[in-house]
Amino acid sequence: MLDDRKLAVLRAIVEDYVSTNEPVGSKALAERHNLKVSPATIRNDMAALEEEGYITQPHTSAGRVPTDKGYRLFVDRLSQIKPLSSAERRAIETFLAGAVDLDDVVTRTVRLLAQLTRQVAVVQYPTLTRSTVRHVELVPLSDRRVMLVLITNTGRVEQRVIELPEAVEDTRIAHLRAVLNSCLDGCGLSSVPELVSDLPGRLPAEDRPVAATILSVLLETLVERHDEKIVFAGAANLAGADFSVGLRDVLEALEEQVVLMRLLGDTSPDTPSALTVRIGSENPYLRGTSVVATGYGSGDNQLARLGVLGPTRMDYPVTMGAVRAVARYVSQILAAS
Amino acid sequence: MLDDRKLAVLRAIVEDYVSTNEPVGSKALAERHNLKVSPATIRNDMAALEEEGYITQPHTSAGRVPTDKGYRLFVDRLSQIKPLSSAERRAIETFLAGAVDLDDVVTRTVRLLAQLTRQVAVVQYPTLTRSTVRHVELVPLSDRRVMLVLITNTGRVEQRVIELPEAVEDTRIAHLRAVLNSCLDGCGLSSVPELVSDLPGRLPAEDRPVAATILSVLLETLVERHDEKIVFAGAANLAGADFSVGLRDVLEALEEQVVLMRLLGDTSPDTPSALTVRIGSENPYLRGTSVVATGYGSGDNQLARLGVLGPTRMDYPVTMGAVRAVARYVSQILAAS
DNA sequence: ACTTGGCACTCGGGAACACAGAGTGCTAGG
DNA sequence: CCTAGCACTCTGTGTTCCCGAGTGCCAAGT
Repeated sequence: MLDDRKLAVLRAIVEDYVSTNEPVGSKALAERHNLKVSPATIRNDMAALEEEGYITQPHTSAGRVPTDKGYRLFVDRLSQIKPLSSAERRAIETFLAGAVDLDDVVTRTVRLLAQLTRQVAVVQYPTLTRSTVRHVELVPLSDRRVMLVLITNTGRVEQRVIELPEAVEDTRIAHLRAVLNSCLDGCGLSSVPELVSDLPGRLPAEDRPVAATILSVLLETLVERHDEKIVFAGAANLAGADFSVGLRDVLEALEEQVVLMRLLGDTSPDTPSALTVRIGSENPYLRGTSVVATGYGSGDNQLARLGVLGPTRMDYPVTMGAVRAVARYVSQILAAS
Repeated sequence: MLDDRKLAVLRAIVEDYVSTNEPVGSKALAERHNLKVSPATIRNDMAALEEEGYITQPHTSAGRVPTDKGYRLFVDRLSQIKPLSSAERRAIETFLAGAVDLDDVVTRTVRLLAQLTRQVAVVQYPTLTRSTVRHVELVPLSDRRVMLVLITNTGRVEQRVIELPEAVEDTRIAHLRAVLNSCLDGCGLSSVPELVSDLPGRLPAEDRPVAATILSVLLETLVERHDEKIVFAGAANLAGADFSVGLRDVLEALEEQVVLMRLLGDTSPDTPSALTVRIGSENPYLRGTSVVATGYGSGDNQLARLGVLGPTRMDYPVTMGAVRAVARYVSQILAAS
């Protein structure tokens, strides 16, 4: 059905269209790529490709433009992920290495990715549920208020002010802290609920109301923060590009955590570091845009996802290369800290 | 020079232009506002206003449009800040009251403000230098690494992983923590550097290298975080509006902390809660936009600034009302926590 | 001295139109 | 199966034309 030359034509169309942003005609194709055949032949192939739904013409007598299906074929079979230049690699490395804490890592990553791809970059904060508890801290603020600080192995810190049902001395708080830590240290967050359920029994009766209050807040914190935080950068790169969907819609989506999360998609458990590419209408929440995403995290413990969002007409090989490279470097950085 | 009627004409022009987004002509003015004079008279006044530079016409034979100078006069003398409806007030209150921590307060505030004004909202995180230390925590991660956690009275938490020059037992870390806390608790952050300078003298000699490492990181944290964090929301509201400057420039500015900071401007020390309005060219960093900002914070202790950014053609009375109201509510919330 | 009606003038923007250019589909011949 | 040629179909652009909104100015009115 689709012989090698037709595929070559499709590849040429995608490449030309991506770089020029104009429908590409048979004559231009014959010139720019040495396909060794005449425009007329190419026209025949184009007709076939259009028949199959890989390309389309905006209007009669204009060049052809790839369809979503065309891009899909291109990504799956016609292109190779383009590795970054060594200069870019070095730049990434030094830029990410300068990060001082988790917030900083995420911020730098998202900016880096935006700048590298000239698209909108999206980075999800490392997931709480797959982290482990490193430390629980109770800081007395007054005799009836304490601040709960939860530190995870990824360097993430959660904090919450707790109003106590009764005045409590600092020493009792200190004791509670010791108990909590001995109980929770190193545990996966998802296992916390069951671990604390039998905790009150190990405390003197007088401490139980206070402990209950604190524990309920602790659990609440874990559950609430389960909807992860997501940041983006590079919105300015949207200014030039045109989407089939309005610019306003894209900007709105970017500010909706939930939509962003869905756009990034899920990491498939068996191949966590695989690149996900969603093209145009394949993308249920924001048609007219493409998303290139991947999981990142240290080793086989995938923590979260990152990726970029751009117009369907994007340079997939380069974008995929950048996303993959950044994901690797940030994983590396996270593993080291 | 400018009698009452001319001012009334200017006010009418601003109001009409803001609501219709079209140059306003003498006839329309005479009809819509009951100025009790004929279009011809209004034309004369308009000519005078144009002579003085308050209005201008996009091209010969179109209506008039306010200039930056015209908006300035309008804001200063012709308009009154419009208070929010009680429904809006309630909405603000309940929305902000649901915040669980400082991050949440800031996030909710910026979204609220964006939605309320239909502009881009910008909120600066409370300034570190004016906060006080609530607690310093050292969490051993391994025998050569500790995590430093700094908690301020505004609920802000700073964290940093520290590599130690030598292996250190947990008990020594605990001792260090106790010393640090006894020394720093309740101090203003700006006074920390001098307080810690004589600290090593109070420690056994063997602890000094470790202490020095930790202290240098602590100081570094304080200094680095001195450039404050800023967030924005409501970029989608830019989609409709048109600026004299390109949309791309605005989006780029929004992602540049430094520019944002400058846009928000400084709080004048004597009237911290005063509204700052910068109109168009008055605004040095992003001409073609207007910024309405104010300080916020509990009581006379101004912490930071918030505001909105929009096209010069904005509804100043309403915007100013919203900014002022939100600043008050968030100050209240912060004072309570 | 200010206001008002009248009038000529100026432009921007939309409609109608023609036209060049790019690109196509088709057919006949190599 | 490829190629050359040809007629056809569009879009985008430039031109022209005209309408209407709005102005500036002047002379008359209060």
